[in-house]
Amino acid sequence: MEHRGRPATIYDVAQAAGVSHQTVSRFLKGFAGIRPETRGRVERALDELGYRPNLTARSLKSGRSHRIGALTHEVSHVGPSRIAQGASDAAREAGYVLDLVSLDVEDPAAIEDSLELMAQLNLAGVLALSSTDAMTRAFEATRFRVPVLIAVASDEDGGRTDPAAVHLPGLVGHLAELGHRRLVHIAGPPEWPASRLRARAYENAVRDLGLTSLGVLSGDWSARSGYDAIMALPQLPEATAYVAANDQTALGAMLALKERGLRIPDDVSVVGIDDIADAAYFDPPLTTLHLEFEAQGRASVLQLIARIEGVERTPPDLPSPHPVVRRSSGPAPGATRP
Amino acid sequence: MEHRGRPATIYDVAQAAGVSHQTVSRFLKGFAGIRPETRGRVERALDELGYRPNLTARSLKSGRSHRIGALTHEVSHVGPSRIAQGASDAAREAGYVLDLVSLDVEDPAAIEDSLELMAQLNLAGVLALSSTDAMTRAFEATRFRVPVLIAVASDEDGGRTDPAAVHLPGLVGHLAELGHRRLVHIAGPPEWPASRLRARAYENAVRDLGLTSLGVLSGDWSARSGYDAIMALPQLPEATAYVAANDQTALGAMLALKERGLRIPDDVSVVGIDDIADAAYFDPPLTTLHLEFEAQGRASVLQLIARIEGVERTPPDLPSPHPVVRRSSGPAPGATRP
DNA sequence: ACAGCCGATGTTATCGGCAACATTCTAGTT
DNA sequence: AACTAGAATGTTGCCGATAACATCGGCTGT
Repeated sequence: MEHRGRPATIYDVAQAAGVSHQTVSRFLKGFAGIRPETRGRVERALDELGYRPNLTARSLKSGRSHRIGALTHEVSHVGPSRIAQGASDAAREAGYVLDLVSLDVEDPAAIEDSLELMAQLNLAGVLALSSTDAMTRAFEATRFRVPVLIAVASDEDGGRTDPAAVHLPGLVGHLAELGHRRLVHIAGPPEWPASRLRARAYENAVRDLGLTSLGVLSGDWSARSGYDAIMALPQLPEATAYVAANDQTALGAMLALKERGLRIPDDVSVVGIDDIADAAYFDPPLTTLHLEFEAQGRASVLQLIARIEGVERTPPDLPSPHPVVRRSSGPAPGATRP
Repeated sequence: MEHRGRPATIYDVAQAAGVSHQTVSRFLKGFAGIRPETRGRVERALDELGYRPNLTARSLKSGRSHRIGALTHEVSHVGPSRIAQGASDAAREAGYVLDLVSLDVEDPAAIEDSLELMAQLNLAGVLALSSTDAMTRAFEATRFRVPVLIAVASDEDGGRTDPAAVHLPGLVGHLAELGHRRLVHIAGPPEWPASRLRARAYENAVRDLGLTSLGVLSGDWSARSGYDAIMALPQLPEATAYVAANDQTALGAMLALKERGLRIPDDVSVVGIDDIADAAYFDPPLTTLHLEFEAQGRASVLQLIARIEGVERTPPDLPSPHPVVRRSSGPAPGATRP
């Protein structure tokens, strides 16, 4: 029933149906008190003209759109991108759209631009998909007049809400059970709260389990940084297990350890966090903490939408992260209990 | 100079400056014919009230927004996500925003929803970030009234515009130089044009170089599929080199080949396509075709914006993909020329 | 000194939908 | 048959910006 020319408006429909535009508007809103005969005419005209509501006009009047601003640093990182996927799916299902605004954290002018842009978009809410300190600061400095949600953990709450941090002890516990006593952590970049939380959770777990941490190396989530962290060591520590901040760092670390003559898991165990799809095909397949990024993205959007629409709802239960044991972890060399 | 309450409009500014709203509008558009004194007053009022244009109102009137719909199947795939990153950056720099609409290709009703949603968003243009046949079909069936661009290659043009397909011969040539004569391709899913293009480019390259293809296995871009493709073979072919449709498939294939007792690259070479960041840290580091996804995303957006704004501009030159030789490829066993 | 022009600015209508208020119609009551 | 409540529908104005058209005032030419 398509027609050419500009899209049909409620006025066009009203004219075609021989009613007032308001009747059409009422029909569209599902108002009950319309006579069946009128209703039929409107319905027919609507279909005839292939009417599509103009969301722009609607949000001009209502002052609120159905768009959620998604602020992101690096969508191409695995975590953020999968969170974005989940967020986008959930948004669409709820009739919202994600406005993806990338933010170059390095350039203050660019940050300014991005936030400026967001402020003008008449968004229903704002979601931060990844989070560095610079981003959080810029974020907080801008006075958005709409609900704002940071989809990933901040360290203000001590990591209570960060799934990875909460469940990291389980992974360290797995290593302890294998007889590992001396561990090393390869952390993410210090300016990411998520990375600080993981590092802190690692240290707490080590302490609580009576193990020893031989140090925390620093990385930046990338495989390269894991590789470099190991290669930069003048000599390898006496650690029997490495806990990497994420799977990619673990990948790089494993390559470096192998190049330095160690066998995995015979001489040293390596574990990661995230359980990215590739981790099961690393050599050796990586023991890691399985996280549900998509679910996290979905949950964030749902919670944000709830807040937008004024419904205070409790955040849905997320599936619990759990260690996935593969071949990169094995009994500590010379451990009493194999 | 922020004020509380609702955002200031040009009317508020006009009142504060003691001029008409139109003068403010002219000022904002950079109209020259305004007396310096008036100009100053407007400028001051603008600043005073912290005025931000309401993009919604603007696009209601102009019938065109500064938003580009980005339709995507799986943002969490590496390729699409990096294309999205580049697209988003370029869009922001040009003052546009990317509206990310995810599309679940499996569910026709969901496709319908997504496209319906897009049609109502009053977009300036539409960009498809990834492309399966189902998506292309759905896409073409919808009559968008705005410029539409598919950011990735379709096979209609025989792959002329697909960077990977165009430069795959270089990669195959590298294998030929190493003395490989019998190759196998592990393809992507047949319903992706990109995957068909790569497969066809592989076959053409093999033929043109006088080599032999011992078959094309099928995968789905994932490491798992590369692993399974090799493991499912009753017996390994006599191939000395495998060309995977992407790096992740190569990762899985390498693990499977190693598990079946082959050494890489001594017994068999494996190459991938994409050069994802992790590829340099696979074991062995992967020889692959380096692609510039971000640049591709940027270029697509720029081209789309040019079309939106009526400027016919030639697509910018993309950096050429080139083979990156690492340790997963080596001389063919028993080759005359080492 | 006055018509004529042009530069600077103001006024009004418009985009498409929604909401408040206004009007007409229908059906039930007396 | 007149009257009225409430249902059904119509009219007007508004959201914030832009565009078309209108007006005001001063300068120029004769």
